[in-house]
Amino acid sequence: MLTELEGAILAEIHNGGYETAFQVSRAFAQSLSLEWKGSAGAVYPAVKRLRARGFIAASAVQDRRGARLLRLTDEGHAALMEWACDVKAATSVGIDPFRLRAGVWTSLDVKTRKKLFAAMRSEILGNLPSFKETLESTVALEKVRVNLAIQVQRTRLRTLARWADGDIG
Amino acid sequence: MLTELEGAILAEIHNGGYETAFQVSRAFAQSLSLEWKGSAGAVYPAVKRLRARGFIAASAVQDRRGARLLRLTDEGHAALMEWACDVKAATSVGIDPFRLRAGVWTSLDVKTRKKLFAAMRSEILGNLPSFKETLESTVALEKVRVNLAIQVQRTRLRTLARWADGDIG
DNA sequence: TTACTCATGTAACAAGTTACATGATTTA
DNA sequence: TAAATCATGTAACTTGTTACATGAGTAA
Repeated sequence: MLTELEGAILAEIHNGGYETAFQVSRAFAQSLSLEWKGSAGAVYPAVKRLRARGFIAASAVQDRRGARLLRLTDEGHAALMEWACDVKAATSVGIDPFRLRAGVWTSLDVKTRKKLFAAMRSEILGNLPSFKETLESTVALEKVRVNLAIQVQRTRLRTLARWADGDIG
Repeated sequence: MLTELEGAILAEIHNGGYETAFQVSRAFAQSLSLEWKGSAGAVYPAVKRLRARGFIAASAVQDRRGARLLRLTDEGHAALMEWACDVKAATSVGIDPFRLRAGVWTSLDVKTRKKLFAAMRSEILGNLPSFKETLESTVALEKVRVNLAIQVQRTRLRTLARWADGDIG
């Protein structure tokens, strides 16, 4: 079994080919579609675990910086596929901060609620362009994820529009 | 600042009125739309933290079980509202296991991919009825969340349908 | 040479997980 | 009375966070 972060790390290496742990970490930090901070304190230990389990092999690069290029072993590839194709995990609802908060919004008075919905609408609309930019300058794996993230945001906009006049529900 | 679990706990108490920590924990464990396990090892320490910060007050019940009914203080109510109306937090994309895995599916061969998509479709269709049941037997807060969860699943079904013939993207 | 980026990693901390301990109350 | 449920909580563990330390290479 892999954690979500471990799966994402294997996916990143699988996708990017030879990468250093640093590059994996940076990819997470820069991704708009991932909620991970890509903190060194998470990525390096996770990479270490994955190496210990034989899922990642590392080859030293020819400089004195001590950089190590990572690649998937056959076992690592198999583990990635098992993780990615886990039907129950893939279809579980996940942790959605919008959904988690939405229930509370029912107890807001109409004026406050309308103001909040307008603010969220602006925020989403303001961020969509950067998602679309990413779409043009990235590879297949991330492109699919960004497209899904855009879909999520559009669905939220529609939900907010539906709630704007009248009751939530 | 509240963690997502702390926010969810305050929301549950706000919604359910007087509840014990045990009931809060069970509500999480039973919820279809939450990813929390509602484990005692998370809920009890979180309740303790929230009491220490003055967000929750507890009143002992008249039995020897030591049950304590929880309710929000004014500060707790304010903290809940601040958490629920945090625009940036509410509109962030969250951790979606479907999206996280979707990128990897691009590298699957067509046959495997089709089989996987069919399996996910069945899984989602199989679970939707229990979501709809919950919808009829629950209160406003959870109802809104379940509705959003259903929406997520329907969007996934449409995405899978779109991907079924031809390329992902 | 100064500052930034690349690169690895650890330390202290936060907050979740499972599994267990303890005991009261209710129900079969 | 035996089993299930209600109720609180802790202990060991996992895995994330921020912040820091260290040093090599690169560009102003």
